[in-house]
Amino acid sequence: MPLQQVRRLEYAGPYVPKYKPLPSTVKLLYGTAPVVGKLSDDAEEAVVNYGRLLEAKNKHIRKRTFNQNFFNDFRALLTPRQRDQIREFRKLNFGQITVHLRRLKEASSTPAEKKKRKETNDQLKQRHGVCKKNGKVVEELGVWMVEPSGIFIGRPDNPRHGRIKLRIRPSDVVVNCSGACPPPPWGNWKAQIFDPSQAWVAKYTNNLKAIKYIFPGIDSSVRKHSDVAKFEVAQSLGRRIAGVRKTYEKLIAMRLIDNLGSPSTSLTEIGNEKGPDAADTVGCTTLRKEHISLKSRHKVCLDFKGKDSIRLKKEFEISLPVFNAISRNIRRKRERDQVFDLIQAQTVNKYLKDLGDNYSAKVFRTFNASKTFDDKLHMQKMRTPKKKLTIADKLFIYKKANLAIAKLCNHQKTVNTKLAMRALGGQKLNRQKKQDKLRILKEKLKGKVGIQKLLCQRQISKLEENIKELETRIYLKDEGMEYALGTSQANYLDPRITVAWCKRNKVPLEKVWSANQRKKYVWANKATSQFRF
DNA sequence: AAAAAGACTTAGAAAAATTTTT
DNA sequence: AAAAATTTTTCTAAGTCTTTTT
Repeated sequence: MPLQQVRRLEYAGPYVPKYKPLPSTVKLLYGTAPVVGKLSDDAEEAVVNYGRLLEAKNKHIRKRTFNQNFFNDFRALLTPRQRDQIREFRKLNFGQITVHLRRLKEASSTPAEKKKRKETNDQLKQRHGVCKKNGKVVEELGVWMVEPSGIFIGRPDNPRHGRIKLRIRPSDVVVNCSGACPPPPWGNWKAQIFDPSQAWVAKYTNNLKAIKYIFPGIDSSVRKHSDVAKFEVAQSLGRRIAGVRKTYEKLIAMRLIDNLGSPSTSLTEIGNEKGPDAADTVGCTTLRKEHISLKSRHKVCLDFKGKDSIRLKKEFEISLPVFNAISRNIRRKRERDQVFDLIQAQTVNKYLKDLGDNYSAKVFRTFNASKTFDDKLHMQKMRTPKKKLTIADKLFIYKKANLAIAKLCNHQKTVNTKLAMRALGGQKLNRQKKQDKLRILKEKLKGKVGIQKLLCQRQISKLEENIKELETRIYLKDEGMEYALGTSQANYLDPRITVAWCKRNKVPLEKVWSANQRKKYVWANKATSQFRF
């Protein structure tokens, strides 16, 4: 499916909102005194953003470095006289600001105001949230507005949290489209280019040096195209995996990736080098001695923080050559030394490129996840001798397989344990109640005939289906409440596996995919029930 | 050759929408 | 009808991998 060449691309540019200053009566105080002179817009906005966090009781405002970072950035936005006055963070008095914010929120939370806001946003989205290719194909974009100003929060342990993200102005934005693209009245674009070889339609760099892009939406032609390509490469790896494994015998890092990526265990990321202004997380090639402990000649334990500071602590089965390679590599090293000090992510990827077909380290994740999922769904027995499986029975099987992949890839989510345990208790109670009700219904059925009997039977099967659904939820909570199933669905599982499974089992797609997922994966609909990854 | 910049994918948290329970 | 629970969508940080610059 070749991608159509884009000769014309019409786009209105992103919506870049203008700052609305606070009323002159609302002031930041320092202690009990007003701040000397007027705060600049950036400084005022930073204070308002901090006030929002205060109002929301955001937990970060209690952290030292968060406040220190905020304060440093804030002082840089002040005039010399203000800087002279404002020397201690804890003397900043946000009282008037938070009261003002509370009033604003109250005023804007009436149904009428909400409706009005939604209407204006929808209008802006219609204008700024789409692009038109070659004069006819209209595609939705990922977002219609540049990111608002705010305070950088980031993942746990990010040393930059609390830093001020300044407002994006039209002059920060480069648009990538052909034809007229007038900037907003309060500024000019940094530039307008037209390069149809790039997918992005707009980009800007914020004051924290992060490059932000606006891309076509998840269901656009470009994104679909690269999704198809991704799974094709992963399938190709699957076809050649035996030969590939043979070839990389010499490269121990590759052995590690593959061993840890084997279907029975979890998957490690490659590990690019990072600067000191990021959290201390590692991947395969940046793993340190302190993260690894050899348990026996066939067992190793890893304990480290990966992407998003998510911890992985797990034992892996390894082969003797891998054991030997690792133990040789860590023998004379200090705890903080890298296990693979001689190679980087690029070294591994360069090597993989030579093996062919656009291979890179991440293909192993895609391949392993999809392959395991496909195998699991084919392993499951779809019928019991007694009776045919219902939709709910089948969905239970599907979700179980999905959970296994989430565990395999270590896709986590934080749970409020207290709340979750309470909900779980409730569900179990609920299940008991429904089972009791079912028993009573079944008793009643015995005395019934004709249409009454039919009605009662229908009630029973509906209740049974209901109980099975509950059971699925209970299982997912019991066995993995801290795992997120959506991440593998969105990134690693070839959608054709799901389409084929649904066709084989006569389960409607909307039972397993949300509206957005169905939109994203229309290209997979052509897969037959026979499809194997 | 190494470092930095650029482009694009992947990720969990939070917000919003929807469904279920009370 | 309200509240609670659950699911879906949105948001943007944090990765991967490629390209450009030094």
